[in-house]
Amino acid sequence: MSDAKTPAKRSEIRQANEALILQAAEKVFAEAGFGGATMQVIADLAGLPKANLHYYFATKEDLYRRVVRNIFEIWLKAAEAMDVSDDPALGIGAYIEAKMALSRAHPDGSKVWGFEVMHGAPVIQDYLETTLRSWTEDRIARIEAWIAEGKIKPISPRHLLYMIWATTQHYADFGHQTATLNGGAYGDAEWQEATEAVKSILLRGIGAI
Amino acid sequence: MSDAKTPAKRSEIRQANEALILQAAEKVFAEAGFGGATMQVIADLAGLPKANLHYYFATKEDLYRRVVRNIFEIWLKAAEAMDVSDDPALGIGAYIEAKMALSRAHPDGSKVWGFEVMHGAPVIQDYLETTLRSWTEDRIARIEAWIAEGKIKPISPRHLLYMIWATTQHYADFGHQTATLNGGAYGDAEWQEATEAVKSILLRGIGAI
DNA sequence: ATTTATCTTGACCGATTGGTCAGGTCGGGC
DNA sequence: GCCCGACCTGACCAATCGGTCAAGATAAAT
Repeated sequence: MSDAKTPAKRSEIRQANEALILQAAEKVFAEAGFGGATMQVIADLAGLPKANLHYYFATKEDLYRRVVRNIFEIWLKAAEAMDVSDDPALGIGAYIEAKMALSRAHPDGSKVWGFEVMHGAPVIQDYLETTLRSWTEDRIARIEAWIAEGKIKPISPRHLLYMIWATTQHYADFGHQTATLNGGAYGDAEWQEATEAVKSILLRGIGAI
Repeated sequence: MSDAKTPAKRSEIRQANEALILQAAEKVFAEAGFGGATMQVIADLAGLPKANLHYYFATKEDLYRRVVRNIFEIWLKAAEAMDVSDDPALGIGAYIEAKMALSRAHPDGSKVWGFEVMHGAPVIQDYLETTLRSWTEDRIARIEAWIAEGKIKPISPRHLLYMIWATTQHYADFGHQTATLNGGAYGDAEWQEATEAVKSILLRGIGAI
């Protein structure tokens, strides 16, 4: 077995175990929410005794906090895709593609984010008010510039962003529903098809194509 | 006080109390999810002793089931708005308006639906496979007819529906996020603005305007 | 080899949970 | 006026939860 216990330098143990626990926690929190998740289930999934979880993460809330913040950072990094081009069709198109790829790669993370926000965002409220808010206003200004240049129609930049978030995250958060209506989980072709469909409607909707 | 105990005919007591409990349960389930909600909190919000809840609803799961099914029925009824016109701009526009109005009127219901689907839809899986599936296929056929008649562009009807669901429900499920970015909860004007923005982009996106 | 700090873990605890139940109250049919 | 079934509820229970702890194992520093 490739995952048999290797010698493991002391300094790597913490990093490896924290990653293992965070991965298990993300899945369990996504499936059951904060209240429905139990430390025991997370421990079992990680293959560690429960007491060991509390050695690395003091409380269930600390563990949850780390999971949510991890997701937020991945989220933000992908947002840079919008800056690849001065052409709105390319820039916004790249952002939609990046978000769709993230929904496929990290569906559990997207769900935990959903749980958190639905719950009133007790953990990441400060991030919403600072980081996300300034990011959003920057992009709104950028889109408004495109409108002023006549590159796209005079739509509402704010609600365009919300539509991109809503739509792309829908394929992660409501993946069970789309899979059921599809008769099975999405494959490569279906993800590609969904991405193109979303891009097509949104880009035409703002007059970028 | 208008909500003081009225004589209350025997037959109405059950109906009134069930409604009271369901209303409280919807809010608590929306705020905490199934696992995070407690019967005690629901009872307190309903102003009834906990044991009384178990008189009307045998288990927490039964109560949750009723809440989810109530939402699903409201959901389906509003879906008829799409049939108001043979003109795609009017039909789809009316559907978007109806869904946005529902997001505003029943944000808690929308959240409980979100929790349920994210959780793998254990309670309404059969509804997804039967009722929602056939409804979806009917609308896809209708949209395909519009495409065949040249009334709209040849977009993917299925993903258009997903985009409508995702976007409209986003304003309920992620209402805390949009409110935070907005600097406060949405008022009449802001809901109107959001509805118009969504309609504008989606209808132009499919070539209906 | 001994020390030291990190890591591991079974056993345990107080608190909370969903659910039960016996013993009430109360309204309406007779 | 009496009685039956619907309605109400405080007290209680077994199960499970997050979290603790003390004792042991292990790897690096001396």
